[in-house]
Parts: sequence; structure tokens; C-alpha cells
Amino acid sequence: MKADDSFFDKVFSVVRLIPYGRATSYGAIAEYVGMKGSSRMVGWAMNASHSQALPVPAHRVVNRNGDLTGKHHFPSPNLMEELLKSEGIEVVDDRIVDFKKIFWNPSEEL
DNA sequence: TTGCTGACCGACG
DNA sequence: CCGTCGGCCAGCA
Repeated sequence: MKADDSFFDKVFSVVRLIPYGRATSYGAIAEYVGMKGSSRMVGWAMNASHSQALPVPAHRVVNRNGDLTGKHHFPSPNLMEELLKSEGIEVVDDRIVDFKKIFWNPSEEL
């Protein structure tokens, strides 16, 4: 990542680095990019991810509880869940099963 | 330039 | 347990 990259670009970069079959939280990303407490901005960045040329796996980003809070922002509400399942992530009642196990912390893994 | 909004989070009653 | 509120900061009309 470059120092002159905007906040959004940083977020997109980190999200793209999320390993297959893993997921992380808005708060973790916010903290990694140096904006702990401003996790709202991460969600906001995801909203702008559609304008990015490169694909952004926003489905791997969920809230602290592992809930798929952003599913309604996808082309189809069920898409996010389907994508996660296709990666081997179990989703029940709009929530990731054993989220703690598949949780990917950029501050530790990177 | 001002003000509203938002895919969050933690604290409080 | 559940609803509400404040703080966080970048985009957009």
C-alpha cells in the first residue's frame, strides 16, 4: 500500500488480501488502516467498492458479531451468503458460524 | 461551505 | 434483553 493512497484505497487493498475461506470485521479493518473507532467508514468504503475497477470481496467483511449486515447492499440479498458458502464458510440465519475461527485479523496476519 | 447520512461499535438505562 | 445515543470521518447535494 502506498502512503498517498486514500482511505478507501487502503480499505480496498486490505479487503482484497483476505484469504479464501476467511472473513474479517469492519472494526479490524478500520483499526488496521489507522481509523479505529471509525468502522462506519469501512462500511462506507464498501458502498463505494462497486466503482472500483478491480473486484472487492466485500462479502468477506462482516460486523463484529459475524452478522451479514451488508447483505442488503449486494445485487441480491442472498448473494453474499452464497459467496461465503461457496468458500466453505457456514452461514446460518445471516450469521457466520464459528466466526472467531475464520476471523482474519490484518493487524496480526499481515 | 454546511449539513445530512451511513454495510459500525460500545456504553448506558 | 432491548432500545437509544454519541462518536467516528469521508462523500455528496
